[in-house]
Amino acid sequence: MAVSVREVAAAASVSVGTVSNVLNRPEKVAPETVARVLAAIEELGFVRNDAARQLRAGRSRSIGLVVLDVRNPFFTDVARGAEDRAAEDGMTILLGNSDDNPDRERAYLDLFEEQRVHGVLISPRSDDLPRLERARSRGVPVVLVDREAPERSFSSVAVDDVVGGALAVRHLVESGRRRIAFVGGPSSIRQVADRLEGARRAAAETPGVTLEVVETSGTTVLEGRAAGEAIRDRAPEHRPDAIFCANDLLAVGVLQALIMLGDVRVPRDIALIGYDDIDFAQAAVVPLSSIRQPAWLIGYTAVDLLLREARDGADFVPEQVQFQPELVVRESTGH
Amino acid sequence: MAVSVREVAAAASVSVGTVSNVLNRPEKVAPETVARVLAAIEELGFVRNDAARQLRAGRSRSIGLVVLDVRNPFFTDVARGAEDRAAEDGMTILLGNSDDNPDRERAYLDLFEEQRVHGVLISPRSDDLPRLERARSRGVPVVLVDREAPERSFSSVAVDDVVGGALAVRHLVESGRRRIAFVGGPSSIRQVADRLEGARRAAAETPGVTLEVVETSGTTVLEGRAAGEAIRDRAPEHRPDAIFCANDLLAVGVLQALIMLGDVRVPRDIALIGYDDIDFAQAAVVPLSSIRQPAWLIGYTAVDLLLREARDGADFVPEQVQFQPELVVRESTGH
DNA sequence: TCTACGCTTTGAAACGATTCACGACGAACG
DNA sequence: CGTTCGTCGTGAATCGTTTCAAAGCGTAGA
Repeated sequence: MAVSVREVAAAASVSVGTVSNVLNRPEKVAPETVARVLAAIEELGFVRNDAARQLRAGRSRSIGLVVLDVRNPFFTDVARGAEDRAAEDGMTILLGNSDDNPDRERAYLDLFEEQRVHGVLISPRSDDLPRLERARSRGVPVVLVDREAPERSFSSVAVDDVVGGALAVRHLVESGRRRIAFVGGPSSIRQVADRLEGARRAAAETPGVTLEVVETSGTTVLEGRAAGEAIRDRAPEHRPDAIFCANDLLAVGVLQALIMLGDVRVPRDIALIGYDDIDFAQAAVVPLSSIRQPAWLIGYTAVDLLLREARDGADFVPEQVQFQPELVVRESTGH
Repeated sequence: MAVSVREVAAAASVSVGTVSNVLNRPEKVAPETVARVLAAIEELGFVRNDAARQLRAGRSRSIGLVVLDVRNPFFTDVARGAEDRAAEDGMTILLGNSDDNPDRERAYLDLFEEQRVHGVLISPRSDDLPRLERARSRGVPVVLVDREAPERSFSSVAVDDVVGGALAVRHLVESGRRRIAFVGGPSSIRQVADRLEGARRAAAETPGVTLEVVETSGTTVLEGRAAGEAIRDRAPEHRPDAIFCANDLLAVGVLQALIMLGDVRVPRDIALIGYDDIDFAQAAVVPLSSIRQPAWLIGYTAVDLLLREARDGADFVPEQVQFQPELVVRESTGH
């Protein structure tokens, strides 16, 4: 059924070694022989068996990537960056999404190990660092995405979320807002916690500024909408005059809730700022101010670090790359 | 470096065959031996090498899925359904997105063939059926997703888009609308063409109903927004009184464009209906009427067919499953 | 003529899990 | 006591590709 190098070799009257050379180092083979072998390949419809290749090579040509939520455009952008860098070295990205569930996260790590992936990129939900340590001790490079490792034990690519949170709130304060609400959760997600921390610090810088926390159970549009409705339904004097959301999906939800009633105007009554600057942010009903993270670049850089670690082996020193978040001002916070 | 069955066997003082049996048919092995082998596995940190397994087995335990656009929630839902069904048989989904690009589509097919996937699910962008025929002739089951095969040559899972398009327009007509615009494109995408065809037929049913086509170059929010702006900027008497969009992303974009100016109200001035009924539709500023497709079920069913085809081999008869689209009425078309 | 060298090609070994025909051992039975 | 049967365990062969030491061959220089 399946055509193997052996049959190609027979058809082209060469040895299997030569067929392999044609496939992998054609410059080492006489042009005429190359032509003959390629003809045989075409003729027989030969397709390389990747499993055998991997077995021989000892590891696969893939890199595992575990993200918190595929539905979030931020992560698909990260994935795209990773894919692009991987493609430069002829590698593939295996995408798994944990849905913020530690069990799924572990299942993907197991799967990736069985596949002998070149390495793993992960934005870990939990602090299951021992599990990651174990993977690395087996020679699988691990790079943390969008999260820094304690004690610099792992390479990581991250954006300083504390600074980002501070940027957002400082911007709101400078636009004259005083009663600020932070919408986000659960706080077990590190990114959420850090952004809140930054918000707290920025709020503390200016006397008279208050920061209220509206905790959500997740980071989707629907949860944002629920939070927004709760705020909208308050008496006007109890509403904040600005809202900082832990990500853009939440902000879109909040925006919908506020605008749908019609008596809360953005940014006039309440200013709104999100986080991630996904494509959708600028296309929202009221274009959304946001904190931009270089999503594509994060993925690209993470794979870059990973490949370097894979190449250098044991004497590789973990490296932490940190990008700076950037404020993007649009209509939702008034120009 | 890597721990193999051989070493586990040595550590547990059994043969490699027994280790394999413990892994795959524990009931055939004496309980005490099982315990000893498991202990050795734990002790040495043994992890199965999937490549070797696949090589022996002849094919991998994965199924390839090529979608047109990962950013579209409709496709991530399909993928989720596929993943769930695959997991029931201990299989994995390999996700590739073609971005509506025939080259990328082909690249993924090649990759999947090298991986010796169990089968391929694809919502083909092009009519490159010969390529798919070839794959199947090599024993790789192919199931078309969201698209029916001419001459029933392939199994497929689809929703009748012509009916769906007709449903949408009939609903608009019944709500009293007469000057209808279809927003969508490019028409090379079969789904788009079919929905338009359905719209045409429905419009023809009622005298006095006109159908205008506003062609877009893609199916994203941004392209919808551009189309919406073009319509919004017309003199009111030249605007349609209803818009049917080829999918919800486009509809969201159109909605933003119409509402942002403020002098076009939805549904009062223009009724709006989308397609797919993604989560976002009901969360839109004006909750969006839409044509629902059972995305999760489509993915689930497709894998089911695929596995059946893989099991039955050559004497499997292609099977076409067709779901019926369903009208979901919300605020954007007036209750 | 012989040696040396470069260019090509060869073919067996290796990767690691699985399979399967076969052997070892005890118990049950006649 | 000998035979049969069932339970467990064995280990060589296998999957298809890559690698690498070695060999074949023709040419140029001594």
